[in-house]
Amino acid sequence: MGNTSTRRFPQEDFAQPADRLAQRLLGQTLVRNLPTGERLAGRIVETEAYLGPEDQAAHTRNGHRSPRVESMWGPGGHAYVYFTYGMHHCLNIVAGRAGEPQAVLIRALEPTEGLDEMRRLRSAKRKPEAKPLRDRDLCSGPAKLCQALAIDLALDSVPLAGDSPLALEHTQPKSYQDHDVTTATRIGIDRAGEWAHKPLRWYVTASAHVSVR
DNA sequence: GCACCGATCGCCT
DNA sequence: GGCGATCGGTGCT
Repeated sequence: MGNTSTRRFPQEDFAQPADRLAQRLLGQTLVRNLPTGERLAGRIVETEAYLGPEDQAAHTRNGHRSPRVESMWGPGGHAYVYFTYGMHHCLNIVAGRAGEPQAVLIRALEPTEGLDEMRRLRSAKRKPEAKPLRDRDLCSGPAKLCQALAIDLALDSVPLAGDSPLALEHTQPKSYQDHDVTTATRIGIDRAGEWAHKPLRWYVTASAHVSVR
Protein backbone atom coordinates (compact mmCIF):
# COMPACT_ATOMS: atom_id res chain seq x y z
CA MET A 1 0.00 0.00 0.00
CA GLY A 2 2.98 2.36 -0.32
CA ASN A 3 4.67 4.67 2.16
CA THR A 4 2.67 5.64 5.19
CA SER A 5 2.58 8.08 8.06
CA THR A 6 0.64 7.53 11.24
CA ARG A 7 -1.41 9.57 13.69
CA ARG A 8 -4.36 8.98 15.99
CA PHE A 9 -7.62 8.14 14.30
CA PRO A 10 -9.99 11.10 14.88
CA GLN A 11 -12.43 10.10 17.62
CA GLU A 12 -15.30 12.10 16.11
CA ASP A 13 -15.17 9.98 12.95
CA PHE A 14 -16.64 7.04 14.86
CA ALA A 15 -19.95 8.91 15.13
CA GLN A 16 -20.56 8.55 11.40
CA PRO A 17 -23.21 6.13 10.14
CA ALA A 18 -21.84 2.60 9.75
CA ASP A 19 -21.83 2.61 5.95
CA ARG A 20 -19.65 5.73 5.89
CA LEU A 21 -17.38 4.53 8.69
CA ALA A 22 -16.94 1.17 6.95
CA GLN A 23 -15.40 2.91 3.93
CA ARG A 24 -13.43 5.33 6.09
CA LEU A 25 -11.80 2.41 7.94
CA LEU A 26 -10.30 0.85 4.82
CA GLY A 27 -6.55 1.37 4.90
CA GLN A 28 -6.49 2.34 8.61
CA THR A 29 -4.39 0.33 11.03
CA LEU A 30 -5.94 -1.85 13.73
CA VAL A 31 -3.60 -2.36 16.69
CA ARG A 32 -3.79 -5.09 19.32
CA ASN A 33 -1.80 -4.41 22.48
CA LEU A 34 -1.29 -7.78 24.17
CA PRO A 35 -1.06 -8.14 27.97
CA THR A 36 2.59 -9.13 27.43
CA GLY A 37 3.26 -5.69 25.96
CA GLU A 38 3.66 -7.11 22.48
CA ARG A 39 2.07 -5.14 19.66
CA LEU A 40 0.19 -6.76 16.75
CA ALA A 41 -1.18 -4.72 13.87
CA GLY A 42 -2.71 -4.84 10.42
CA ARG A 43 -4.23 -2.58 7.76
CA ILE A 44 -7.97 -2.97 7.37
CA VAL A 45 -8.74 -4.18 3.83
CA GLU A 46 -12.34 -5.44 4.08
CA THR A 47 -15.37 -4.19 6.05
CA GLU A 48 -19.14 -4.58 6.23
CA ALA A 49 -21.75 -2.18 7.60
CA TYR A 50 -24.66 -3.22 9.83
CA LEU A 51 -27.07 -0.34 9.96
CA GLY A 52 -29.29 -0.91 12.99
CA PRO A 53 -33.01 -1.53 13.64
CA GLU A 54 -34.17 -1.48 10.00
CA ASP A 55 -31.29 -3.69 8.79
CA GLN A 56 -32.70 -7.22 8.87
CA ALA A 57 -29.20 -8.73 8.84
CA ALA A 58 -28.04 -6.84 11.94
CA HIS A 59 -28.01 -8.32 15.42
CA THR A 60 -29.99 -5.22 16.45
CA ARG A 61 -32.69 -5.75 13.82
CA ASN A 62 -36.11 -4.53 14.90
CA GLY A 63 -34.48 -2.74 17.81
CA HIS A 64 -33.36 -5.92 19.53
CA ARG A 65 -31.48 -5.17 22.75
CA SER A 66 -29.93 -7.76 25.08
CA PRO A 67 -26.70 -8.23 27.06
CA ARG A 68 -24.99 -9.75 24.02
CA VAL A 69 -25.57 -6.75 21.78
CA GLU A 70 -25.46 -4.05 24.45
CA SER A 71 -22.20 -2.56 23.19
CA MET A 72 -23.80 -1.90 19.81
CA TRP A 73 -26.19 0.46 21.58
CA GLY A 74 -23.40 2.52 23.09
CA PRO A 75 -21.47 5.35 21.44
CA GLY A 76 -19.23 4.76 18.43
CA GLY A 77 -15.57 3.89 18.82
CA HIS A 78 -16.01 0.82 21.03
CA ALA A 79 -15.59 -2.85 20.17
CA TYR A 80 -18.53 -5.18 19.68
CA VAL A 81 -17.24 -8.76 19.86
CA TYR A 82 -19.56 -11.73 19.51
CA PHE A 83 -19.18 -15.50 19.57
CA THR A 84 -20.69 -17.65 16.80
CA TYR A 85 -20.78 -21.16 15.35
CA GLY A 86 -19.82 -22.46 18.76
CA MET A 87 -16.17 -21.63 18.18
CA HIS A 88 -15.55 -18.33 16.42
CA HIS A 89 -15.32 -14.69 17.45
CA CYS A 90 -15.95 -11.67 15.24
CA LEU A 91 -14.89 -8.05 15.82
CA ASN A 92 -17.00 -5.01 15.03
CA ILE A 93 -16.33 -1.33 15.59
CA VAL A 94 -19.44 0.42 16.87
CA ALA A 95 -20.54 3.35 14.70
CA GLY A 96 -22.85 6.30 15.23
CA ARG A 97 -24.04 7.89 18.47
CA ALA A 98 -25.36 6.25 21.63
CA GLY A 99 -28.79 4.80 20.94
CA GLU A 100 -27.98 4.18 17.27
CA PRO A 101 -27.11 0.45 17.26
CA GLN A 102 -24.85 0.33 14.21
CA ALA A 103 -21.49 -1.35 13.70
CA VAL A 104 -18.77 -2.15 11.16
CA LEU A 105 -17.64 -5.77 10.93
CA ILE A 106 -13.89 -6.03 10.35
CA ARG A 107 -13.57 -8.86 7.81
CA ALA A 108 -9.90 -8.82 6.83
CA LEU A 109 -6.53 -7.28 7.60
CA GLU A 110 -3.20 -7.07 5.85
CA PRO A 111 -0.93 -8.01 8.76
CA THR A 112 1.89 -5.52 9.33
CA GLU A 113 3.34 -6.15 12.82
CA GLY A 114 3.77 -9.26 14.93
CA LEU A 115 3.30 -11.81 12.15
CA ASP A 116 5.21 -14.53 13.99
CA GLU A 117 2.95 -14.22 17.02
CA MET A 118 -0.12 -14.18 14.77
CA ARG A 119 1.07 -17.38 13.10
CA ARG A 120 1.49 -18.99 16.50
CA LEU A 121 -1.99 -17.93 17.63
CA ARG A 122 -3.54 -19.10 14.35
CA SER A 123 -1.78 -22.46 14.33
CA ALA A 124 -2.82 -23.46 17.84
CA LYS A 125 -6.07 -25.15 16.78
CA ARG A 126 -4.89 -26.62 13.50
CA LYS A 127 -3.51 -30.04 12.68
CA PRO A 128 0.26 -30.17 13.25
CA GLU A 129 0.80 -31.72 9.82
CA ALA A 130 -1.15 -28.98 8.05
CA LYS A 131 0.68 -26.73 5.61
CA PRO A 132 2.30 -23.66 7.19
CA LEU A 133 0.14 -20.55 7.09
CA ARG A 134 1.04 -17.97 4.49
CA ASP A 135 0.84 -14.29 5.43
CA ARG A 136 -2.42 -13.97 3.53
CA ASP A 137 -3.95 -16.81 5.59
CA LEU A 138 -3.42 -15.02 8.89
CA CYS A 139 -6.18 -12.39 8.89
CA SER A 140 -8.26 -13.05 5.72
CA GLY A 141 -11.60 -13.51 7.47
CA PRO A 142 -13.46 -12.12 10.48
CA ALA A 143 -12.83 -15.14 12.71
CA LYS A 144 -9.28 -15.63 11.45
CA LEU A 145 -8.26 -12.11 12.43
CA CYS A 146 -9.78 -12.55 15.88
CA GLN A 147 -7.66 -15.69 16.32
CA ALA A 148 -4.56 -13.93 15.01
CA LEU A 149 -5.04 -10.93 17.32
CA ALA A 150 -6.23 -12.91 20.38
CA ILE A 151 -9.62 -11.17 20.35
CA ASP A 152 -12.44 -12.77 22.34
CA LEU A 153 -15.43 -11.75 24.45
CA ALA A 154 -13.12 -10.21 27.06
CA LEU A 155 -12.64 -7.34 24.61
CA ASP A 156 -16.35 -6.71 24.04
CA SER A 157 -17.17 -3.03 24.71
CA VAL A 158 -13.59 -1.81 25.14
CA PRO A 159 -12.94 1.63 23.64
CA LEU A 160 -10.56 1.85 20.69
CA ALA A 161 -8.23 4.28 22.42
CA GLY A 162 -4.47 4.67 22.41
CA ASP A 163 -3.82 2.87 25.71
CA SER A 164 -6.53 0.24 25.13
CA PRO A 165 -5.97 -3.43 24.27
CA LEU A 166 -7.45 -2.42 20.91
CA ALA A 167 -6.58 0.78 19.09
CA LEU A 168 -6.97 2.34 15.69
CA GLU A 169 -4.31 4.41 13.98
CA HIS A 170 -4.94 6.73 11.11
CA THR A 171 -2.69 5.57 8.31
CA GLN A 172 -2.20 8.01 5.49
CA PRO A 173 -1.45 6.12 2.29
CA LYS A 174 0.97 7.76 -0.13
CA SER A 175 -2.03 8.30 -2.32
CA TYR A 176 -5.47 7.25 -1.14
CA GLN A 177 -6.42 6.81 -4.77
CA ASP A 178 -3.95 3.92 -4.82
CA HIS A 179 -6.75 1.93 -3.23
CA ASP A 180 -9.26 0.88 -5.78
CA VAL A 181 -12.21 -0.12 -3.60
CA THR A 182 -14.82 -2.67 -4.65
CA THR A 183 -18.37 -2.52 -3.29
CA ALA A 184 -20.27 -5.80 -2.89
CA THR A 185 -22.99 -7.56 -0.93
CA ARG A 186 -22.37 -8.88 2.57
CA ILE A 187 -21.10 -12.41 3.17
CA GLY A 188 -23.12 -15.12 4.87
CA ILE A 189 -26.36 -13.15 4.78
CA ASP A 190 -29.51 -14.88 3.63
CA ARG A 191 -32.99 -14.76 5.02
CA ALA A 192 -32.64 -11.00 5.40
CA GLY A 193 -34.88 -10.23 2.42
CA GLU A 194 -33.88 -7.15 0.47
CA TRP A 195 -31.18 -6.41 3.04
CA ALA A 196 -29.23 -9.46 1.85
CA HIS A 197 -28.73 -7.76 -1.51
CA LYS A 198 -27.69 -4.31 -0.38
CA PRO A 199 -24.13 -3.21 -1.24
CA LEU A 200 -22.76 -2.91 2.29
CA ARG A 201 -19.37 -4.61 1.94
CA TRP A 202 -16.21 -2.87 0.82
CA TYR A 203 -12.73 -4.19 0.12
CA VAL A 204 -9.43 -3.06 -1.32
CA THR A 205 -9.67 -4.53 -4.81
CA ALA A 206 -6.01 -5.39 -5.29
CA SER A 207 -5.39 -6.77 -1.79
CA ALA A 208 -4.29 -10.39 -1.45
CA HIS A 209 -5.58 -10.35 2.13
CA VAL A 210 -9.36 -10.13 1.62
CA SER A 211 -11.63 -12.99 2.75
CA VAL A 212 -12.86 -14.12 -0.67
CA ARG A 213 -10.34 -14.56 -3.46
C1' DG B 1 -37.50 -26.65 28.98
C1' DC B 2 -36.00 -27.19 24.43
C1' DA B 3 -34.97 -27.00 19.47
C1' DC B 4 -32.99 -24.35 16.14
C1' DC B 5 -29.23 -22.02 13.92
C1' DG B 6 -25.57 -18.76 13.03
C1' DA B 7 -22.11 -11.71 10.24
C1' DT B 8 -17.18 -19.13 9.91
C1' DC B 9 -13.37 -22.07 9.14
C1' DG B 10 -10.63 -26.03 7.94
C1' DC B 11 -10.30 -30.27 5.96
C1' DC B 12 -11.89 -33.77 2.79
C1' DT B 13 -13.64 -35.17 -1.80
C1' DG C 1 -17.55 -27.73 -3.80
C1' DG C 2 -19.33 -29.82 0.41
C1' DC C 3 -19.74 -30.75 5.15
C1' DG C 4 -18.86 -31.30 10.16
C1' DA C 5 -17.41 -28.96 14.30
C1' DT C 6 -19.43 -26.97 18.51
C1' DC C 7 -22.26 -24.01 21.81
C1' DG C 8 -24.58 -19.73 23.43
C1' DG C 9 -28.35 -16.74 22.23
C1' DT C 10 -32.84 -16.56 20.98
C1' DG C 11 -37.60 -17.46 20.64
C1' DC C 12 -41.27 -20.50 21.10
C1' DT C 13 -43.86 -24.07 23.86
